Amino acid sequence: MIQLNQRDPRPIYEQVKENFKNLIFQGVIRPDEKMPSVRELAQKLSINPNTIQRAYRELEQEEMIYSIPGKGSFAASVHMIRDNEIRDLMHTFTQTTDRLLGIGVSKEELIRKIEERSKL
Amino acid sequence: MIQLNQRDPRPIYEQVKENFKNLIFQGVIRPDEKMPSVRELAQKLSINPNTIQRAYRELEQEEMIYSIPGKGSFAASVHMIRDNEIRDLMHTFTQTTDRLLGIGVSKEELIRKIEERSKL
DNA sequence: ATAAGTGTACTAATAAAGATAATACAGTTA
DNA sequence: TAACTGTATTATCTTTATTAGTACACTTAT
Repeated sequence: MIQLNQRDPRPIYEQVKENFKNLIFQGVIRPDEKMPSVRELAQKLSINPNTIQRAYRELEQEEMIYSIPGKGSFAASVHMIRDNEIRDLMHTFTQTTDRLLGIGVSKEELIRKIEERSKL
Repeated sequence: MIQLNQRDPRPIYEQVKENFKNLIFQGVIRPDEKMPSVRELAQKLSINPNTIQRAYRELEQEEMIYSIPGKGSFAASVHMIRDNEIRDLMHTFTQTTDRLLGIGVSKEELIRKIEERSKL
């Protein structure tokens, strides 16, 4: 299910994270489906359970999964994931907009840019 | 001119960078005015010239200053600095816009958000 | 009740990256 | 040509990041 690449310079927990992100986005792991337990997966990959736990913790912070102590970790719904992504993008959007407006760029110019990009 | 804070946890070159950014923004160092040489300033602050050089290199990458080998380093014009800031902000603006449009957010909603922010 | 499963928190050891220093090179100016 | 200037390269040291070890707390099924 999960595959680690020895030559990949990225830390193990990052590779684990990416693996699961792909599996969830592709629908291989369905919403609310149980993920492998930290110990089970750690043993399978011959690494420390704590490394898996870190991957899971960060995936939970990014709201890709949710964990229940004693029960397990489960994939979030794709709708939830999409909503979170939009929320984050909207946040940087407003932030960037504020700074641009503050520095003197007109709202008309920003709107023009949006019109331009939606035609691509 | 430059003041280092022993208690500041940030690296020295970061403190040097911030110091000069403030001086340039406040107009204490005028456009095209010569900055202290790497060795001169290093001696004054009792640190290695290479540390100053790193600060200058990064300031140059951010186009806050420009350096000429053999001659010295000089402050960029405030107009140039402002233009660069706008260019960078515009870049993240279009990037964020593209991703939002790609994920299904309508251009109308983005325009509405801009109208909203310009009323603050 | 208890055993075997689950996630989590804390600390320590190790690996990787970052910051600074030392030195040498190359261009400019007087 | 001597005294400046910025820059590149390498090495040392410090800090941070990553992983491992261990213990705790909760859930479920026996």
